[in-house]
Amino acid sequence: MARPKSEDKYNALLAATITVCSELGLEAPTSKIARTAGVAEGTLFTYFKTKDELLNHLYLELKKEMGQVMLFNYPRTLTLHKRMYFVWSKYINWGAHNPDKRKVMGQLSVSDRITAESRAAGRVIFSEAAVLLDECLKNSKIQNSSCAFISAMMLAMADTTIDFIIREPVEAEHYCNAGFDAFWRVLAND
Amino acid sequence: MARPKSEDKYNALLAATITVCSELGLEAPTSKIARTAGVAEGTLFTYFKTKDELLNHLYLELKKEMGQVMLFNYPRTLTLHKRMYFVWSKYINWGAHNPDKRKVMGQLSVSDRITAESRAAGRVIFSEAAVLLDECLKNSKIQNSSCAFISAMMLAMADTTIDFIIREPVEAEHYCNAGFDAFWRVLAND
Amino acid sequence: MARPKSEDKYNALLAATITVCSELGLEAPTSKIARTAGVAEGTLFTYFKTKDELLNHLYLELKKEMGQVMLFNYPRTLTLHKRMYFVWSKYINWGAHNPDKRKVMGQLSVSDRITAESRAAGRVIFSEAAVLLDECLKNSKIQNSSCAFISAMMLAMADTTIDFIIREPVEAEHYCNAGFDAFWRVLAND
Amino acid sequence: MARPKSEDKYNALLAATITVCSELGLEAPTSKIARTAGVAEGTLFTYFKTKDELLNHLYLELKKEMGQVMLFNYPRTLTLHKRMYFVWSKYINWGAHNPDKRKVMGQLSVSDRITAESRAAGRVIFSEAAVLLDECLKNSKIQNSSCAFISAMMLAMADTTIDFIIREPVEAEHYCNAGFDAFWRVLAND
DNA sequence: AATGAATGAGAATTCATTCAT
DNA sequence: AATGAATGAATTCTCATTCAT
Repeated sequence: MARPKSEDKYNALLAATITVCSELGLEAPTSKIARTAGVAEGTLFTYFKTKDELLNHLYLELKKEMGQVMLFNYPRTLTLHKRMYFVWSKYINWGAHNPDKRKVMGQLSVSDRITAESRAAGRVIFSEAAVLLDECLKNSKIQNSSCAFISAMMLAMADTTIDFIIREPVEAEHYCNAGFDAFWRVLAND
Repeated sequence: MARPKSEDKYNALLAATITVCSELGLEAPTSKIARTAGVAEGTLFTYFKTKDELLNHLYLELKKEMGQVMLFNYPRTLTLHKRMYFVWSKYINWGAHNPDKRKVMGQLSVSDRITAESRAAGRVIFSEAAVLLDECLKNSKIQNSSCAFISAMMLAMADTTIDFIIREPVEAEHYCNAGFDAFWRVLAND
Repeated sequence: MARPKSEDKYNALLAATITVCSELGLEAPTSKIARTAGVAEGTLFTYFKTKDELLNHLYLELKKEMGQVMLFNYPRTLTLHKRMYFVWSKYINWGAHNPDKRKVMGQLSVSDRITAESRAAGRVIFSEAAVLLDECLKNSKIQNSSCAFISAMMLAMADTTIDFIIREPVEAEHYCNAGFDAFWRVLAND
Repeated sequence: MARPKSEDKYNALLAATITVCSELGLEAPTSKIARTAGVAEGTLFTYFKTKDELLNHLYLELKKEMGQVMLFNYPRTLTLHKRMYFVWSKYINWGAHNPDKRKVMGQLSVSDRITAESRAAGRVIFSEAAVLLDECLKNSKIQNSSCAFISAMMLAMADTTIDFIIREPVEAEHYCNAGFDAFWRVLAND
């Protein structure tokens, strides 16, 4: 191989996309992304055939990162409540500390540029977490709604929580707990 | 000259924006919007100075419509639970039956083209509903969290509910109720 | 109509394409063509959707021009020999006096950018001349080969003749006659 | 370093250029040519300094091949008519059986990328054949036109003939003979 | 006011060529 | 010598906006 494709550049391009798109939206020019990544305009296209491919890769990378954050060091042996809180707080923290990634993720999620395949793959990445939640719920008395619905609710509530934390960072802990309590009440019907 | 001459054309342009942008995203060309509205390319710019102005107006119109839907015929005298369910179901129904508007609204909400002023104005429009919610909550034992936080949770949960209804329309009623029950549990602490 | 599309600009663009492409080949940039035509870069694309469309239109315009030149004032009543010479000399003269058009036509003829439709249409334009030739031949003793073959031979011989005239303009008349004599011998078997 | 190291690669590159350019025209990317030749993108440029050099070399190689085909086994002792027919049929056959080479040659011939030097060299290559023709003509009563003119006519007529053969391969022999008869009539004035 | 042609500043790519490996 | 990643100028085409009619 002449010069192997550099992992560094690949990552720099994804990072630059986050930086630039969080400021300018997904329509940010590829030229600016390349410049931010410190590579030539054309180089972007040796790593990603098209801008859409770049965006779809970024979508999956972010999904993966989020999945890993939520599952890393997951305390399998604790109570349902504690395990749930673990996942919740990891997600909240990631979102609160990575506002750029979160913003871009929000735009990618509603964009037409993300293909059905990418969305499916993204769901697969999260299915681990979903399975986890599934098990939690199966082993509990909770069974009022579909699992997917509960998962989606959890994400929506967590996102709302993050929004408030970003707006009022000093209240981070308060919102994190209040949000989780609310979610727990959603689960815990009797 | 917010609305020169023809109210019809103003509305046709907003409607066309919804149609076109729900399909092509916010980057849909103004020429296509104008054509869909049945006016000339240049005419769009006598109604809206720029494309961003068009988008911001649309944002506010949609916010207003949603607010009106939720508050129209609001049953002031019923129980808190019933009043809440009223608002909830109105919102759910609007979203489920106006997927285009909802899709565009989702993109506008995360877009950089919507100014801080528009967002503030949007909140004002909803503040009516918020006030309502506020009163509800004040007069109840519920006081664990800020009112804005609860409102936001409600919207997030409602949006999630609508997503599921759009995917499985036959289960509309089930999801509408299950979602509301979940939200009610969020409110009803102790 | 706001501003009608200008015939002048349309023609200026075709003329500019001839000028620029005769110098730079068909890959000449549209920006240079537009500049030469005295219009903005974008304007080219209001007259021709794509560069290929421009090229195909040019192809047909040139075919048409050539056809008209060859048939204008055609002397129906003269002898076969004289009518043939008329057509021949018109074609020769057009080519010798329009080297740019001829050069571009040569490139268009072998280019993949000219569609099958354009080629067919081009043939239709010439079919008038072909019909003419056809009649000539039918009414004569000549019948050794297909008419299309004879026509093609005539064009090829004429093109060769033009090449020599362009290289040695003072010998124009000589080559024109020598070429025609040669062609006449092709026709007049036995 | 016209041909560094591997004659194979040099030839593979020329062959690939024929294949690729017959399909995509002379603007075919060098990367595709290299890939088709089975070498790396950069390697092309160790064999040819620039793309234009590659194209000019190809032009000359094809000219040479055509010249060789026409002169190989040339029957010096036969009659003028038979020798002429020999050359004619060789050329016709080469063209009819090498449509890709012929197509590319057609594009090279009208391209600005072929330098005056290459064209001159091409003529030199053919001058052998021309000399031959010259001798033929000198020794005959034929002298009405310049020899170059006759040669050019012959080529033009042969090319036209090949066109028809490619379109109607079953009529190959018919066209080959009809074309030659026509050419012979061009020569044989009395 | 309405029209739609005209504008020209970008936009995403492409590609011949260079150069590190 | 061979490789293929890196480069950045150049290209076609788009599109918000202006402006003559």
